[in-house]
Amino acid sequence: MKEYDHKKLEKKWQTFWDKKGVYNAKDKSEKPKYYSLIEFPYPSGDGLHVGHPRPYIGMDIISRKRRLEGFNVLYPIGWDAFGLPTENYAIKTGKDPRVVTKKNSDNFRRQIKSLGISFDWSREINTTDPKYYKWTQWIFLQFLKKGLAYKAKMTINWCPKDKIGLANEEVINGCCERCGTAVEKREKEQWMLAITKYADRLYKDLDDVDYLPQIKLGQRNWIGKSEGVQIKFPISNFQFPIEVFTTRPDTIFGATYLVLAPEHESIANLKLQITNWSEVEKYIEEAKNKTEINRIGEKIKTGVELKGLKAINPATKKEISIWIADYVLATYGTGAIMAVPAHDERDFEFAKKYNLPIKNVIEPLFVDKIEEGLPFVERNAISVIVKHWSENKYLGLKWKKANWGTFITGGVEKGQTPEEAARAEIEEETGYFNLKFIKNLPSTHSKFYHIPKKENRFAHFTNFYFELKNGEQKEIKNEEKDKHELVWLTSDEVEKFITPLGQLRDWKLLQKDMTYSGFGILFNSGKFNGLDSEKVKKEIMKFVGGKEKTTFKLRDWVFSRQRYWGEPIPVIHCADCGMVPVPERDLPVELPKVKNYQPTDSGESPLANVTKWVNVKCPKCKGPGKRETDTMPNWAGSSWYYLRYTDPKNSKEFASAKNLKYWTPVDWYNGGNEHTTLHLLYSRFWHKFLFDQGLVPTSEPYKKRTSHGMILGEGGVKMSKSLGNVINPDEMVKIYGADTLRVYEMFMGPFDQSVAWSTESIIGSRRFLERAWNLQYKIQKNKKYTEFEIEKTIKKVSEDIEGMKFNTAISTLMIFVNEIGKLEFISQYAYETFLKLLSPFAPHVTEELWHILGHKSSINLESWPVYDLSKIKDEEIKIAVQINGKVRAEIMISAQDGEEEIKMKALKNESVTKHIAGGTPKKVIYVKNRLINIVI
RNA sequence: GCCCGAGUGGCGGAACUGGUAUACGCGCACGACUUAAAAUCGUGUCUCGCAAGGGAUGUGGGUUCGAUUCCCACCUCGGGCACCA
Repeated sequence: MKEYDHKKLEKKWQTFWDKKGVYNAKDKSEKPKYYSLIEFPYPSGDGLHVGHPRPYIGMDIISRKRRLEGFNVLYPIGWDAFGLPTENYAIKTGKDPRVVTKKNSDNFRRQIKSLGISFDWSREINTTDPKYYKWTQWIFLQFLKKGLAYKAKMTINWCPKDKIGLANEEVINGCCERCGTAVEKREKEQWMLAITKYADRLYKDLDDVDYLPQIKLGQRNWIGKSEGVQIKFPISNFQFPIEVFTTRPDTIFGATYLVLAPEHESIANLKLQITNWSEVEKYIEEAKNKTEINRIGEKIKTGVELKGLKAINPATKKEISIWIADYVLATYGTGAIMAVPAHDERDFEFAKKYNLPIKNVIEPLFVDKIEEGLPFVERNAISVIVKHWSENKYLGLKWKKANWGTFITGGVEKGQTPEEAARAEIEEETGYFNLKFIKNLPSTHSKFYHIPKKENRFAHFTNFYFELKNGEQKEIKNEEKDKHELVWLTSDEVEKFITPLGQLRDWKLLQKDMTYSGFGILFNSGKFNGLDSEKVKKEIMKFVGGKEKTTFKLRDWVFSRQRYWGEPIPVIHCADCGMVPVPERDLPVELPKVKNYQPTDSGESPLANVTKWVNVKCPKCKGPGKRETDTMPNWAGSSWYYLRYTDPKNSKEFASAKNLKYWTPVDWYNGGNEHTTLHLLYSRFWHKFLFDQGLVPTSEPYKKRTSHGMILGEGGVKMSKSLGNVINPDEMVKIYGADTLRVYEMFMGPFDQSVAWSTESIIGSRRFLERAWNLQYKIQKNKKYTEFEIEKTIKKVSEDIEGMKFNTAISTLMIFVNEIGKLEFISQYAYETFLKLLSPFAPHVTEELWHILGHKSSINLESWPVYDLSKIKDEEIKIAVQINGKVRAEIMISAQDGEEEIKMKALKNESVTKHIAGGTPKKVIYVKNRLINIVI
């Protein structure tokens, strides 16, 4: 018996595949194409850890299956090599980033190749290769031409440690994403890309792609589409109104003041009218200097009134005050809001602090259980929370005819005020009468089914809070006693006891201040009183002359970095001609070599010091010009790399139209969750832009997108160098082999979830492969022993791979090996089929076994097994017999048996009769081929 | 605070669309082989109980003949967003 020597055979087949180019995609083929893609790695100096290959193996399995299914597969790889770690390393050591990148990517390549992943290495790309970034620069020039790349002076997020401007996406909790330093604000000229021009399409077109739901959701949240209304508020002694953005025009009758962002442009124009200008100016100045983290970190809202000015609420026509406060963002909506403190938590908080009027205009509507079909009886009602005279307890009514718990409640009779009704009800229902009115709680509406009265109610509740002065009590009528029982509830008990949602809310309101921010029934709202606020939103908008407006959270993309290791922005500044794009024939603008990689303190790129490179002739007038010294962000090269793979060596175009037409869009793109909002959105944006220029054939780059979970260190913490828990795949490959590592990484847990690494458990995957290896000695030619098992296996493995349920696919293969291993002999057909199914997971050992069986060509050139459903049908099926939902017996039925026959069989079963003894079966439920449930 | 996702043996995790909970693997225990050990193979392994039987899928309710799966409330963990009007 030959031993399974992974070292020898893995090396052997890797060389074989390489030489024959079995994984190289053909640009022309009879076969249908399939483009599978993973996110190309950043080649760091630390090398690969076991987490890196997880997505590569996953998509490798998909790609290998596709090849066997007859597709011409493109599964490429390259290096996303521009970026800060290499640059920081260069700053520290003085080493040329080109040299470092070369060394790191060589190491990555060696490591990835040792795993036997079926990448088409002939198409390897590198974003830092001038032949590549020539086209990154070229695409930038197209943006520039169309006015979508522009320079703007703006407040940027500045990381003082990295000395770099950050995009909003790179600021986490007001800190630099990379180093965690608090981000400052700086005014700087920056290159911008107008991604907001594409916001609507980036949002809408998500409907047409097959992304995992949470990925779509992530993108949608990030784009932050919000459909609202812009409304003009006239200013009392000024000719121009102030416009606000709101999604809740229905609350406008409750708008009791306006708030502008400190940066709002109208403020300067209103300077003469503002009587407390110095105070206002001071506030604006302070707001400007606050760092992002301070602004977020401050829980307490601050603001200043613009005295001497009043706005007119266009709904109530009343004068309201105007404030500036930094809780309003200048960059969102119109930079101004109408504040509705009664129905917005932030406004509520602000109003309380500055004693501004709070006006309720919406009464919430609570819908409890109702009886379908019955009409609603309208009622005026009261609900009262009554506190004990000495203890911290509250009165509750436990209803006898219904499973209800309520506070004191009842109807308001004609001629009664709600308070009179409340007092009367308390006395009637509880006998207590020494009451002290404390306060009203906001009124509510409720829809509910009144069980004792058997009718649907639509009630308007006026709500009270009373305290008892003492325990004096009158006799309660029997009639009331029959209805409900009186209980004293502690604070903790109240929440469990009270049934109606509206009363629960009263209770919560009593505990703490709350605003109601949902829709409901309008009041205090003129002619709209009594109407459903959601339904009349539009009418109210028209009433105040507002217009519909869609806003987005997404902002334009800050596209320049003041760093060395990135693509130079191909622009020349000329004193006479202004900003001149570098002519396309002069591309690429190559990065010059420098002595010092340190960014300058002025915030300029180190390139600014390379005078020889900076000073050039203006391409237009041939006069003296200066190169732009900003470089592009790391995201640039990765925004279009998947297009380059289709034609990686083309020196005339970024990719030929022919190849793009053949290969794009990407059929399946798998990547990390962390790129849902950045890379994925950016590349969709670039792709749509290129599509609009007629440069790519589709409007979306990726048909399907899935994501994988991280591999964590043992114990479930993040794998990192500083924690010392990094597992190097080299070591695993050496000890167990690439196939074992591959199988284990896929078997560990669900592909889309994070799992903790366990070196202890990897042995199980090795044992499985060894058992599979040993099966070769059980083959008997031309005999069919095991067809039934293999058919089931084909079905399950095929389906599981498509759903990326690799863990259960492997478990199915394990079950097959365990089952078949018990037999004396196995058929060659079954074994070969099994090898094909296993080959995407463990390509080396299966290739070896394939050849041992006498085949001369690669298993990669075979075809994926197809299962025959007719063979799967069992003749005899075991089903469970339950009695009252508990399994009591198992019976064998045959496929032809009718339902009645099966039921009879079950009822006759010995163990069943024993359990039925004494009772009579009321009902027998049969679930086809699964179980029978007998109800007694 | 808001929005997602998840809670199942000692551990990683299975369970299709509401239908026999704990597949598969690790670990552990025992046995076989061995002078011995490792490796391998076999058996067992949620829990209480001698058994009959009972109880378990974060907690508490609900719907159902039947719930890990659906509904409501809550707790814990992970991730995303974070004054977006």
